Amino acid sequence: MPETRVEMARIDVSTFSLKHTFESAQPLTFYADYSEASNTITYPFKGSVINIMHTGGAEKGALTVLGRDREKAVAEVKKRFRLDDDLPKIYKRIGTDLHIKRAIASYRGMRLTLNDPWETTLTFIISQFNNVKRIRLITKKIVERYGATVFDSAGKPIAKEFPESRALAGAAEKDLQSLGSGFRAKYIRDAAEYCTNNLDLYKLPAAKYDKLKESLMSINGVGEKVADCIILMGYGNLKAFPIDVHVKREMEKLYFKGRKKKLREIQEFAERKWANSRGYAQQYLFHNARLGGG
DNA sequence: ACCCAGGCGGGCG
DNA sequence: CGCCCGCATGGG
Repeated sequence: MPETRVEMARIDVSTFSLKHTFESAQPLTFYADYSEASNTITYPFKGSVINIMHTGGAEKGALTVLGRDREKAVAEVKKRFRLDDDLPKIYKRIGTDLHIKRAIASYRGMRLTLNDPWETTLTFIISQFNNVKRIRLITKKIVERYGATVFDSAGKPIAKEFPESRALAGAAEKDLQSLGSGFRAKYIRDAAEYCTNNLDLYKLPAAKYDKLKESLMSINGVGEKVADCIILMGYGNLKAFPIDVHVKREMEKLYFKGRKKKLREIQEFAERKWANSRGYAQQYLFHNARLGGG
């Protein structure tokens, strides 16, 4: 066995909070391990494990990255945490009123993440009619049960990878159900089979919002909201504005005098207000509504 | 005990 | 079309 050692890299970051990002209920955060004490996140990556420690403050700080291959690890971290996003500039664009400015102030440095499309599809199928704690629980169980084992340089198993759709395509519904997925078991199995045999998620262009959404919604168990989550966090298209119960309530309260509004109206309002950066606005509204109590 | 959770598909009017 | 309902499960 070739000797593998762990390489280290350092990346300077500004306007970045690993804590807020981890707590913001995005695909990576459903199965990664995070330590608040050391401000460190650990997750499987291409047959190995990546470990990221964030030091310094939210304005200026640094990431210490441990991985098997220094360059690949750095590229992964930059891509995954969207480090090329100019967050102050995005804040200017979406900080159009006091409500959202307050959310930004509370969670400054929270990043959207860019996740694997299949990973995003599966986790957000699990998310429907569910809560974050249980999404984590179910996702971790599926990774543990169906993911390929990751070994360290001594040949010792240290983690499981996120399972590809192929690994789940043949899964029995009752096995998936026994992991706590409940009525979503059929959706998970159908989606895994469909994305393995009929729809190549890796060939869908991220920029074509309408076409992408139509393709994703052809998956059983994927509707408007889940499709928007996949477009936003699996393809990185900021035109997606997923409206879940929190965002709906929050926007009705903040922008519609507490009146019930249809999804269409909220959708159009967001598009007018935040244009092509609305995906970021959504993440701050969601996080603030979920944790900040509105 | 009751209510809710990052909704969806199916059925009905 | 739009609306309404049931849905598994665990935590508050």
